[in-house]
Amino acid sequence: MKSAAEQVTRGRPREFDPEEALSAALQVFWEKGYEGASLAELTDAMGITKPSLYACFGNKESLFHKALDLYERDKLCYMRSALDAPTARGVAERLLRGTLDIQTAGNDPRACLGVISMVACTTQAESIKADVLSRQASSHQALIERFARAKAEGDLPASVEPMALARYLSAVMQGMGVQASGGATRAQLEQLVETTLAMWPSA
Amino acid sequence: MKSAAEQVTRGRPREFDPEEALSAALQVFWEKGYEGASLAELTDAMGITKPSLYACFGNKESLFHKALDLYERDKLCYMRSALDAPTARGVAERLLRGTLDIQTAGNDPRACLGVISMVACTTQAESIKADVLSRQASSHQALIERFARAKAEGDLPASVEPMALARYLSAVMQGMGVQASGGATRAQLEQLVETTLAMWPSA
DNA sequence: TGCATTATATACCGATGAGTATGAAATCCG
DNA sequence: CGGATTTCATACTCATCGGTATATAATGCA
Repeated sequence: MKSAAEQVTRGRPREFDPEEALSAALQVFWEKGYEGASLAELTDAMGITKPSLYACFGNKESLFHKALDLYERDKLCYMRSALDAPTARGVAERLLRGTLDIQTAGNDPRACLGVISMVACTTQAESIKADVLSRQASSHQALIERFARAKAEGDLPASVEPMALARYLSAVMQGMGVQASGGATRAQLEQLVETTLAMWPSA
Repeated sequence: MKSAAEQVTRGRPREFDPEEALSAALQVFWEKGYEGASLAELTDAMGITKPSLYACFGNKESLFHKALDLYERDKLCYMRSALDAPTARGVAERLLRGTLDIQTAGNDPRACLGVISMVACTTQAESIKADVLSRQASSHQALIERFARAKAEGDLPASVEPMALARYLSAVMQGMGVQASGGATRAQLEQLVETTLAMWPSA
């Protein structure tokens, strides 16, 4: 039995792997942002022509949404596992270190794709921003609930507001992305992680 | 005696105020970013035509640098005054609240222009990024020195590294900008400021 | 071997990007 | 008034943007 992805096709077979092409597109979007990535750059990196891109992925916006799916699947999986840490501090540490790893994965550090999209998208790209926001809203909610649980378990001081703490931690991670975009070294970002953890509230 | 700005001119007098036009351009750059702001939008907001813009401000890049000058002069003056606060915590508080005020000044919150430029500029705009980076390098250095003094004065724990603390505080402010770009309300950003201050190390 | 179908490659579309050439209008100096 | 000079308004250039029309090549099916 063939997988759904390899179902029998009737016409000329496609000469590229959509997964690979999408991964290449993701790299371009990540490096240049949604509006900063041109179709010429995208098709060049993907190794396909514009008609192939449109036939396979729709249009530029639809391609970006699919790339964002891939990004979450490949890069942001640490998010879910971070919530399994036994303590709130452990959650924060896993999130910070996971963010650090993602941002320093390539040749030169760069912000999370979500941060780039949120800050950089201006004009017509309002739906892009909305997509990013809705995606991060759910994980943000999960983080709030995790901190609420930690508070109930006596793992966080009673004075701490879970929502505020989640927002604060997100801000540090986003700021780390900004600094990565600004050319900060991995060592400097590590220092930022350590400083943040040093200030983490203890029960 | 006429000021240098109103020196006797020999040809047809200019029909707009360069300061006002630059201020209008700054608003556009702030809202759209350097690459996101088109000359059509700029000239429209400035109330002048393209040839007037080029005659008075050079080109788009030079206009941006001048707008950045104005931005620092008008908006970032709180930076210097923040360093005069008696304690390191007071410095942090003034910086955080000053950042908050700037980001929530307009109709809807938005990040600091520097953050936007740093994250969003991709292609040819490398010199824009370099300009922003060099500007913030000096103020960052001043912040480090202020924290070093605070440490020497026993105002900060001996375990704190001034450079790390400065980087951390910058990250929180930058993260605040990202959240502002993402549609956070002023109340939410205030909460972020309070949370950060609550975690500030005490001597 | 045709035929329907699907993907490819090339060339193209209108819109918009930054930047400019050109001629008219408004001032100062003589 | 008559240049000299500077600004203004319109129209333009060329490159690139996202997106597409068209024709050809490669497959499965009959």
